[in-house]
Amino acid sequence: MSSESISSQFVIKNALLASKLSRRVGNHLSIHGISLSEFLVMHYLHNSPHKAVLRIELAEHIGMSASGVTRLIAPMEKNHIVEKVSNPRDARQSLVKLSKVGQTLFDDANISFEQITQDLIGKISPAQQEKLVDLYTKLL
Amino acid sequence: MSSESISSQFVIKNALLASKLSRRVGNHLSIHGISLSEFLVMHYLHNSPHKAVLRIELAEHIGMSASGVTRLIAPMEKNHIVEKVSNPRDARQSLVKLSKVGQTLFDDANISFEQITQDLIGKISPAQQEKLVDLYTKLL
DNA sequence: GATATATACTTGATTGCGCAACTATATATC
DNA sequence: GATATATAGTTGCGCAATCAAGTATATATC
Repeated sequence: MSSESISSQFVIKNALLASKLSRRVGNHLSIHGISLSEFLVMHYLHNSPHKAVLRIELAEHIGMSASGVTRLIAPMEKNHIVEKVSNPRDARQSLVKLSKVGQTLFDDANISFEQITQDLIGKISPAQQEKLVDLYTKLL
Repeated sequence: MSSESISSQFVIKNALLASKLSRRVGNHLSIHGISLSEFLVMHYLHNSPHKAVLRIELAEHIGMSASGVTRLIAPMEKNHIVEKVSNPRDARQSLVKLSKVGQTLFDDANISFEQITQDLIGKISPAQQEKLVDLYTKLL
């Protein structure tokens, strides 16, 4: 066991934890018929003040490429979870918006999400969680 | 912006940070011709006391499925980065071991890895990093 | 006002990885 | 010692996401 920098350990364990958490959370969300990525989209749209968001902005905020967002959104649109909104001022843009159906679905899924995340990280105190979130924000 | 539990925020930001970090780190490792997953394999083998490790154990520790490991290891074996070692006591097992070539490759890659991780998370103090690693260990 | 560059998004091809099913071997039970 | 169950690993199939290239529109420069 050779000596290893703390930053290396941090990155490795962070990756490991994220893969574990996303797998677990994904399993639970599948009950609602959605993936974690889809949930993240809904979550971002839900918390976004204007409710209609550029695909590129969405991509950036959920950590995906633009093309990934295109393919992720397509079936959600088909299932009327999100709606396409166009911007008359700029024909290149096609904004994404949570539909009524999508809002309801999100509200349901979010209950599961809060439960499972609580189960998964309940071992550490809310105060510590708070600190971690602050540090994450610094690093993002 | 509705109220949201701290555990939800934690899981979301954790996922986001991990995807950002792994993308950046992956880009840098590609200079050495390896992926982050391959680096994680080498890293685990390097730090493993017996140097020869069960594929299943490897899978668990790097957060992948057994089949994922099979497909990840195959080309590494072809490129003589790792070697297959069989266990005479149990014919089902085929252990994985870092080769001499692999060890050298790892040493090189690890220098880059430590640099890039330092760059990426240098914003937070080593003491805080230490704490985070401890918390991660609790959650894993 | 034509040309060049930048932006928003989509599409084709490819990759990485998981799940389920399978093979092979080992262990436990009767 | 035969049968059942568990474990280690591989393979077929499919999905999700990426990159690179393409389309369409907007903006900046001459």
